[in-house]
Amino acid sequence: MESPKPSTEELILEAAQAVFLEKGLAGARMQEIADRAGINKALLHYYFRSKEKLSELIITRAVGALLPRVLAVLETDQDLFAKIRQVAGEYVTFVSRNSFMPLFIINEVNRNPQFFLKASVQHEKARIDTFRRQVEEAVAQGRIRPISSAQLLMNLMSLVMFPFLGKPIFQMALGLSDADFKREMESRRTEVAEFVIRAIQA
Amino acid sequence: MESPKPSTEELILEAAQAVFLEKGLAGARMQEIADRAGINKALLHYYFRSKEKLSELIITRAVGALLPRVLAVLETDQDLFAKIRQVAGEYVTFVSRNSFMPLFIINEVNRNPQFFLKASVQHEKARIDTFRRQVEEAVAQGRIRPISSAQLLMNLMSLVMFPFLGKPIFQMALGLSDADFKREMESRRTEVAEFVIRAIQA
DNA sequence: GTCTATATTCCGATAGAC
DNA sequence: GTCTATCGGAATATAGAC
Repeated sequence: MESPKPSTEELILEAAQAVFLEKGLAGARMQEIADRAGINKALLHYYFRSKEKLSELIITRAVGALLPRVLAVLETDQDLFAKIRQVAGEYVTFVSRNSFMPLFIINEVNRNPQFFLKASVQHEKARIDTFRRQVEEAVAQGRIRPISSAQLLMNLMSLVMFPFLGKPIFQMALGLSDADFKREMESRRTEVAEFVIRAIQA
Repeated sequence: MESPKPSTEELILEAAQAVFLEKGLAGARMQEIADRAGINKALLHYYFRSKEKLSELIITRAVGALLPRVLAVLETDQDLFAKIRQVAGEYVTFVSRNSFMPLFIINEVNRNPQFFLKASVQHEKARIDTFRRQVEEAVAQGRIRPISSAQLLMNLMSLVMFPFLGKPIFQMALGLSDADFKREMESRRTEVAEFVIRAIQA
């Protein structure tokens, strides 16, 4: 056993994350968070003064959980193609267990863009630049076809992230059950990388 | 001149669309819609009984404006590569003038997926199937590399749609001003198609 | 059709007992 | 720390005059 009975604070944070991610910031209700945590509203405000403060915590947690996971791979000293293969795998694995997170983050980032200009995220820029230089080098050496590093990065991120955001659309459009969709995502874990590599290899 | 003075109803719908798309369903305020339409709340309820009913209208309008635009290309009798080239162009052009729409639709579709199972969208499935058969034929004839039509469709849609959703992230990560970003999107209008085509051509 | 004024509901936040 | 009860404001919705 490894359940050292979660503290009330942890219960709240877990409940808050679930509700904020499902309903969005504006749609989330303090009452529902309290209910899911098994406490009442008053206690919620005792721990975290306001909905505003609580939501800031959750946003920071969510961004901190998702972005570094995708970006960490970018600055390792691996071969370019190996990196591309690993990013897809990492991301798909993580999102399969946190299905609401991509949409939540995309929303918050769009509604409050300057939140990104500071703090932890700025630090990630170094990792990105490492990757971009690697791409530009490969292009200069003729190892891959000419492509701007910005465009390649956008392509890779798009292929990895979007299918989870558009899940209901794709399920409808392609006639996929939940199980079918899961299978398609599984196969994307490798197919995305191969798709990108074929597009860029000289 | 071609401004036959918009009716109050049109003014409301236009204002409602703007507010809902910017703030999201839960975040939108009837007061703000009334203000932007140049009327008051009471009149809003006179035309559309409730926020609920008004929002349903806006959702239907938005979905009807965006999805057919992307899908229309899929069932023409064009060459496969030509279709791919055209989808990217169509979409980028439209979204440039309706920048909040993709995020809004993605949100609504995720919060209320069964909204899609009925009505107009079901009809689009024929177009999609036309495209899928065309892909499968090309694979069978060895004209393109083996790829499932589902994966190819996801890839194309992802590359076309996601950069607009992730705009703030990309601007931060790549150090792009608004003008820079616009330029990158312009060049994607052709680059996305070439990227996809290189990835699949035999 | 359009307005002002008001009712009603909902929700975040606080007071105060235990 | 945790609860019950309640306040105060905000947002949706309606009443009723013009």
